[in-house]
Amino acid sequence: MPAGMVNIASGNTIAEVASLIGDAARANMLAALMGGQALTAGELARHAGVTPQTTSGHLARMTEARLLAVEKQGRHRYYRLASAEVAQAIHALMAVASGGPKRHRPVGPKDEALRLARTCYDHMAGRLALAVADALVRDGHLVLSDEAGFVTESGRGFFGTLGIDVASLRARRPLCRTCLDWSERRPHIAGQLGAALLDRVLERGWLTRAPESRALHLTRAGESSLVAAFRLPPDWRGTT
Amino acid sequence: MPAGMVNIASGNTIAEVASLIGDAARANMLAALMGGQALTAGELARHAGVTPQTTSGHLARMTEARLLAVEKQGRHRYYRLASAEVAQAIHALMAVASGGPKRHRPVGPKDEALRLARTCYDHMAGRLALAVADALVRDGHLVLSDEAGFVTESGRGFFGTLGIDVASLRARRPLCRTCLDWSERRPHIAGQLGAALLDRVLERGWLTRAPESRALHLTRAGESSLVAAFRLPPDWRGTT
DNA sequence: CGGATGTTTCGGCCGGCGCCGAACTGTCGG
DNA sequence: CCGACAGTTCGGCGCCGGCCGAAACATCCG
Repeated sequence: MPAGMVNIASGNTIAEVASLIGDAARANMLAALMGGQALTAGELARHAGVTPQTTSGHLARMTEARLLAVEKQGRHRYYRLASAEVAQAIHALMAVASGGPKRHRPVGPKDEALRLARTCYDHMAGRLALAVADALVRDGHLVLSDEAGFVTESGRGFFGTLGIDVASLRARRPLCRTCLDWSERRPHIAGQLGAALLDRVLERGWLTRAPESRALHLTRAGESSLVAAFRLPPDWRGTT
Repeated sequence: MPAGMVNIASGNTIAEVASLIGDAARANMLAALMGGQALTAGELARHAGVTPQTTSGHLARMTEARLLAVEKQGRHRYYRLASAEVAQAIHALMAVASGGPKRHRPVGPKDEALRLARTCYDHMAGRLALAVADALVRDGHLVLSDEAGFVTESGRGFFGTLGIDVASLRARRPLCRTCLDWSERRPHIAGQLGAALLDRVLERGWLTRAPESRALHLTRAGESSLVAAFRLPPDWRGTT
């Protein structure tokens, strides 16, 4: 696009979008942003392993193509994924990249925390998220298929007690998608409902975000609260 | 990857995959293959607008990266998308590329046939597919959300009469995803069930594939059969 | 077997883009 | 104000990779 022109129609082609994601440095930044938090340019530079100048160029291009959104805050610039569509595209690419019926290669124990509980864009993932999903299904609050979930009548009431008004969520995004993540090959709760759940749980301090990572830290009091609220089985950590 | 090495672990990175899709010529080939039919190298060359030599190189790379699968047949080589994951990734990229809450720009009337009925990877799309989905929901055979669908008890029986055994489909892929396509912004039936439906309908000659295009041609007898089988309303063509 | 057609391999050209060093802009602190 | 820090812009280097022409290989057909 010639200098000075503005991408008025937001008319990207599929190749332009994919080509933006198709660079190691940019892909690393996007993967880091899949944690759901907005990150500064500097943090993204470290994630990508390139200098700040280079990063700045990448971020500008991705922002112009509407892959990222930026918010100025003092001398920092916070970048985040521009939309759930972008997150989903990256997710789909991850699924292709890891190679279909991937053999579960043993990952180092250092991401044990990640396997236990982490964010995935705007919702929870990891064993905790699976345990929550399982318990909700067991108690008849949710029906899950491979790609989505339905909230039942009883679920409507249950989520209401958590302060989540299911009816008001149906607005723009899918209510309850499921999301197959890399560590466990089973679906967990994403979509609007997944985002709302993460919100509530963070709000109540049951989980806290780890700095500079997608990991979620389970507080001591949080664990018992979660077990009680969702009626998790005592052995939920081993529910692989 | 150095020459002579084999990609044993199928360990692609997200950037490698995206970078393969992120070339105009290759993206055009992939888009053509989203129609679900296997195409020859020559046909793909024409779709991409490059010479056969260039095409050959592209196809080799995409095949090695497991984006495509190839089948020799005489002096032709038929290429198809290697998996539903690949189709979904391309689909997700299309959603990002067309720019979120895209304004419905009026497309030329020449793809009126496409808007009426076409294939989308392995299932039907277009107004006909919407009418079918609507009718199935109306009759209580299916419950649709934004991302997936559930077959009801009555639906199990209904699909049985079409020769589709719902229970046997649940094998590997999602039973019934929904798929938001570009022409109408509403979900239609994809996944295993969508593929099975397209199969049956082609098998019975209600629709026929147009050569070299994703369009599906509605035969005269096929229309009345479809209307009868799915109890489509008389004005289904205008169900935008 | 020889010619036509589909596809691949090889070699070389060339443009685009990712990278960094250096220098500039903007913001916060004292 | 003036340094420190975050981020961007500019310029130039280097290389990867897409493109095609020429030629080889493969397959079908008469």
